[in-house]
Amino acid sequence: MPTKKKPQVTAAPARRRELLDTAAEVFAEQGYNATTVRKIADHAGMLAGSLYYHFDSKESMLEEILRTFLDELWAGYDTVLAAESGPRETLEALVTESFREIDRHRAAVAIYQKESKQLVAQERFGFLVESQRRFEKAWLSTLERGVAAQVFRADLDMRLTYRFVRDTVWVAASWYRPGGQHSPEEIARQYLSMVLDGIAVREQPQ
Amino acid sequence: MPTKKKPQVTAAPARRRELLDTAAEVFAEQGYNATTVRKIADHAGMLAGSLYYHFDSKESMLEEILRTFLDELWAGYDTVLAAESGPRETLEALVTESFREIDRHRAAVAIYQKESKQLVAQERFGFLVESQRRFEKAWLSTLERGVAAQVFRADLDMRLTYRFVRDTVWVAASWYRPGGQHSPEEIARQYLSMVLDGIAVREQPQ
Amino acid sequence: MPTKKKPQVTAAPARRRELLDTAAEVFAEQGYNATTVRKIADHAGMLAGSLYYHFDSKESMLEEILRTFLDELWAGYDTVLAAESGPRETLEALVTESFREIDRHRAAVAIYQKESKQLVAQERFGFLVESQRRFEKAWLSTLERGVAAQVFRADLDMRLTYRFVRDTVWVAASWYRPGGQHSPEEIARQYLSMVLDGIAVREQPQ
Amino acid sequence: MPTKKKPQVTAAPARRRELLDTAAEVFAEQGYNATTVRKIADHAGMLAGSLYYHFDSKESMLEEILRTFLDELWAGYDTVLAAESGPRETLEALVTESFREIDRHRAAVAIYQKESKQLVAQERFGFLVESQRRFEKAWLSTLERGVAAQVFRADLDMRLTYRFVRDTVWVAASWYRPGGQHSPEEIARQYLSMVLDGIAVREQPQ
DNA sequence: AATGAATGAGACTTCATTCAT
DNA sequence: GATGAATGAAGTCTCATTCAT
Repeated sequence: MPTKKKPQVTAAPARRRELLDTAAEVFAEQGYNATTVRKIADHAGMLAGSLYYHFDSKESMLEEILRTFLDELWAGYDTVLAAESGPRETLEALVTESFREIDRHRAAVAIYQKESKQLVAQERFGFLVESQRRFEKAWLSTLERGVAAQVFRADLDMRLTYRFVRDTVWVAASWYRPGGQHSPEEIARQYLSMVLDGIAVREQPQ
Repeated sequence: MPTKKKPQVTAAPARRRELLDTAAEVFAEQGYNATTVRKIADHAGMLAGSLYYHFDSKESMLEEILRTFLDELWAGYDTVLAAESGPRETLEALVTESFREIDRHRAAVAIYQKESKQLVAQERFGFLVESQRRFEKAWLSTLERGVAAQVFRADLDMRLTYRFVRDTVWVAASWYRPGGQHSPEEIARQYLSMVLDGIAVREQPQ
Repeated sequence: MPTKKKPQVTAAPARRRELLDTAAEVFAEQGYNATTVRKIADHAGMLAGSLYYHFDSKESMLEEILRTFLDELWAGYDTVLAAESGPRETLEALVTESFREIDRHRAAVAIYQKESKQLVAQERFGFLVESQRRFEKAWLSTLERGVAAQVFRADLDMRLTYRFVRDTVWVAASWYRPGGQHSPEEIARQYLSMVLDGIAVREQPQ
Repeated sequence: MPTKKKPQVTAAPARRRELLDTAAEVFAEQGYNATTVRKIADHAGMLAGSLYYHFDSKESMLEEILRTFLDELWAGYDTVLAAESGPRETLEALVTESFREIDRHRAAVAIYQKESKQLVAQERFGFLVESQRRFEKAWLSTLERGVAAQVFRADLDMRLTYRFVRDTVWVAASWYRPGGQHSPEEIARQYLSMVLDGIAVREQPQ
């Protein structure tokens, strides 16, 4: 007598994942609001109503997409932070990890970038606020450690620098295409080179 | 002769401007799709239908907001480019001008950032494509002149650098609040310092 | 020979009965329209689609519930009427029998009360009209016999009296709970006492 | 700058009332759940979406119908109760007032009868519970006063009597048609005669 | 210039029902 | 006997837009 009401959480994770990937792609391409469930269903080869066998609502699809992404992101970040390397190495590892996540979850990252500002107002998406707090703390403390250790410049406004680095990395999701000519690691290397050393030619010592 | 059906272009340009500013604010805050004409009207203290005395459609409001912004942006950029300064000075002037535009047209910039990707597909917004092309040319050629003149590093992927600089600047519109503690010029100076020289401490030559 | 497509009528009548009882309970509680087959299936510990192995449709469940109830009701009424007792005894027997049916088929009675007005318009539920006709005839003729025999008052509008008695009895299904403190027979006795003698105290003849 | 958002409460009460009357008629005839907003709109000669200019939702229409009815009902009952007549006169006045309300708000009463059991579970319809409590108190205390004053029989279960009287009166809304051959007052008189004195012929004193 | 009322298209969602397994 | 997945019709509601006043 297993009065199961919602197959949403337990059953057939494979189909769910497929559908969520499809939905994420469409959300990223057209924007969440402009995406109709009919479009998602079309891409999945089914009728709009059929999606509701798998999900409670359009919004719950969005939520699951973002949660899944953030869970993976934090698994990666936590590994980096647990290593307790020096500030420069930590920064490099965070940037590299970020580009890897963009590579793996491009759609989710793009959605996050575009929609999170609106979503945080809703209780259901409170987990975004939580994540943002942890995110800021991880980056800001790394930068601060770097200033203290005299590997990062002390003459810059720390919050400005934080936003600079943060945006620089994540905005890449808007143009990045997986399978392009640069691997995530390669892009990370170039970004780091710019962020750390600047784009101006250094006056040669001597 | 003056019996026009559509007073949209002629009558009371001051009121139009007010309404467009209101609309831009709401578009920026809530997203174009999520903004109903009712919300705009609420903010303007009138009923939704009344807006149609002033504008043809919600879309035409969006178009006018973006056109006005781009017109001003290009007036500024063209002045900078016409000066034909050296590449580093040009870069600095472009960045500074950009932050000034963000200061003056924060809402329009935010809308542009968020919506342009979708809009360019529509013929009506073809002017965005045109602007993007000019934009890319202005920045890329400045960077290339800098590499040729050996003031910018030659070991970086030029397109990656372009995107880096472009995003670095414009993404600021998402968090910038006019009247904050930093003036646009001050923000520009710090950004330029990071972009040009990096955030890492330079090893002192001997 | 026994290769039937629709086992609906033959197979496992016990299970059918169980499921119909479950369905009747839910229909009575939530209303026919507001009851989804999913809810019925939940209560029965199965999935919605599985019900269609046992029944053709939600409507056919409703039909069978009502038919079963009316069949039993008429078996009881016919026994009473066949006894050809005096009008007062017949009235008492009909009321008592009615409360017994409410006791046994509370859910079906509640459904009947609430939905029959809508259902009679459908051909499939024509049997309800037929039953109502017989019902009215049985009660009305008993009342008329009582008036003729001078055991019921002659100064009342007969149809009004009919509705009064009818409603008085059947509306009880909306609040009656089997297993309560009063047996059906006890409730019948009190109702009859009120209906026959009124609730006012009689002035004692001298 | 009156940023009015909901014309629902203030403007044009006449049209609202018309539409609510139409809706009540359809709800009463077909049941709330089975009534589509399209049907209401059809009856009102407009499109389904247009109803939403006047009302927030189908449910809010139902709420307003029931509230309006109960407000009027209580205005009448309160007048009766304030008179502080003897129990028999009070009972007669309550019954008469009830039939007058049925005459004036037939549709609302029918809706109330059919739907209230489901509705009370929703917070929005909490006022129904409140009304039921007052209702029961008014009737029950009248009956109890009557028993104490020896004008009503003492040998009956008081709650059973309450339900009997209550249902007897209100169920009439299911068959009552205004403009029929009996006025509300005439129906009340006959009902009272049955309820108070019963339908059986009294044995003549002497 | 603005209001009040309505239109009509389209959105999200529900649900009875089907059917291969 | 039952499940899991899907269909397709219909329902409630939203919203840009129109227009007489």
